[in-house]
Amino acid sequence: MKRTHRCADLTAEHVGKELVVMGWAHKRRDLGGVIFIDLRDISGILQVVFRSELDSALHHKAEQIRSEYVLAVRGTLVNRDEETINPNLPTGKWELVVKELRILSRAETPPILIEEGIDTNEAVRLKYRFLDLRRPDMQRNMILRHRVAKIARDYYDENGFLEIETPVLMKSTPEGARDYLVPSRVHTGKFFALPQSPQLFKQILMVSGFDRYFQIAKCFRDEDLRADRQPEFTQIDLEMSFVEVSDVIAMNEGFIKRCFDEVLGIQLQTPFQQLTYNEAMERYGTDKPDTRFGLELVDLSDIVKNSGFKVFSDAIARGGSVRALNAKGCGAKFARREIDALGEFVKIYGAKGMAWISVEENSLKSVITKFLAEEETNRILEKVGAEAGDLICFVADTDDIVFDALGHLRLEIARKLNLIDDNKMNFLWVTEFPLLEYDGDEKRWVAKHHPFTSPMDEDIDLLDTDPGKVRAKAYDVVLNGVELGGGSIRIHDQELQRKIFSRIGFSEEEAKDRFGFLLEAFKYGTPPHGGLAFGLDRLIMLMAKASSIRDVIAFPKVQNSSCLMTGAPDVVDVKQLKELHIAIKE
RNA sequence: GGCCCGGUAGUUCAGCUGGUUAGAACGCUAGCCUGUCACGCUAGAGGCCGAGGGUUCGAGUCCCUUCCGGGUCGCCA
Repeated sequence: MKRTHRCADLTAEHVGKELVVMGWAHKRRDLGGVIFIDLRDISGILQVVFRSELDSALHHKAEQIRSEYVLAVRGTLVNRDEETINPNLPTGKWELVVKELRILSRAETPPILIEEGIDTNEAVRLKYRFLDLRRPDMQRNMILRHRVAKIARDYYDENGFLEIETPVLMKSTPEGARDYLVPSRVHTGKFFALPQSPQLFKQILMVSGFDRYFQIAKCFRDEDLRADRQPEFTQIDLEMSFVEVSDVIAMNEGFIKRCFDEVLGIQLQTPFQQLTYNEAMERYGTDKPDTRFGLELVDLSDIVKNSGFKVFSDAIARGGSVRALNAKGCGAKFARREIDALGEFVKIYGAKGMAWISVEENSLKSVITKFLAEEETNRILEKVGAEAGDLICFVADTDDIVFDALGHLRLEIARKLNLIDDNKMNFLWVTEFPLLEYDGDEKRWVAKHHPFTSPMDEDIDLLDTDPGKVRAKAYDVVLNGVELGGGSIRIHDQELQRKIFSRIGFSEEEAKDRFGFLLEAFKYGTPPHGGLAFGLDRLIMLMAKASSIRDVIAFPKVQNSSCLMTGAPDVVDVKQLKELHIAIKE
């Protein structure tokens, strides 16, 4: 028997025809003289029927069928009687009256239900991933992922990009995430690193004259996992020559727009909103703001800098700030216990606590108002737009902590109040990131993005006088509070590159040792260039409305970076270790 | 590395202040059933209560340790 159709790839025109379909026995309904099997393949489900009155031998054979048996059936597609049509099934108007059945494979009872939206523990699903991936929602996610990858290839190809592969075995580079290392058999004591991204190679490709490069690239970072972070993940990586920030942004908005249009039927408005880094921090306390709701931060430092309330004035005297957000209606809504829980919540982010004022009809409930001058209180209430029923939440500390604490508190309150509209798709670009940030542990400036990121022309002079103020030609694209991708215009001037290296404490020798090949390449005529990389997994996660990146990766790893299906990583043969000149220290 | 949540039939869960033989639903098995599609009815099988130690006359329940899964802080140029 040869398959002629997929189970659900049928139309009214197939009625009356003889066809052969193959798939898994999804559900069996044995009524005695008649047996219905829902046959499932990647396309969907088709009901097939065995009736003893038509062929008792065949009916008898069908009695053996159990869940997840793989079947081949030949039969005639017929219209169902009006009253037996199943409106819940795309193929519900028809059924296949079987003439021939082959059991291609028997199956043990599966440990998980092969159904949409099961609530089975994820560990069980991952151990039996081959069964989990049979479920329609997982198959939809994989199909969605394929379609986005296909659009990426089409879109960038149409815009003159070339897909070029870069090595997976490469040189370890300092800074950034921890590398995955691969020992060299040939070179005793030496190691390859798996790429954290193809960054250096794509810049070299620009030097080589490949104008526009793109790649769907596997990247590796040996860091702890999160719901949206895996040790190996996929980037849509690209680089362009002879461009400025606005060119890169426009090109990639085009890609996103096309994905949402073709895959989800959602028309996005372009250009996307743009926020500078500073504005994003001031208003939302984060460089990846979720703008689906308001609840913006308010800076109260000016009002309370000379306040008698030392918690506030001291924070400002030490160079920090006092900021607040107005949780509309929460004063009336939240019990004291819930407010205290918010105070505990901000401590996660390093805040020492959360001051608050609950605004009542004709009074204020708070433990801090007695330390504030009446005029200060009034100006605060006015600035945050307080009305009866509101809860004003304050954090006073260094800017870093205030932003972090209030930025997360803003999300927490939005979740509690159900302020987030799941149907919104709020894209935005965050631009003008700081070029450098100070590393307190290492006591030096480090690159925030990477050391090849170009500073903004007008800020170059600040490199010597006020490095923290230098803005970069860097940009992130953010969707609903998730960083989807980012990139920058790179430095193509050798002098400037040298200056940046020295600014971040790289000696000439170190720079040469680590990035010598790139610096060498830059000597021979380097086009201005810049690029961007999207996190493909995160993009798919949001498009699929999945809650974890694991739901859009066929074979993901769990929190301790292992694979529950294969058992990787695992010990290896002593012989293998010996060849690699590696001894395991107990 | 820190903090929080969870681990009881194949699956999802219940199991009170410690007290007889650890339950339910779904799934599974068998029998019956000719229009079901959450098929129905009847019967049945199925448990190292994650593991180890402790307290107790007695532990699924309390304590300690440990393993596993999830979330998160640190980390993630």
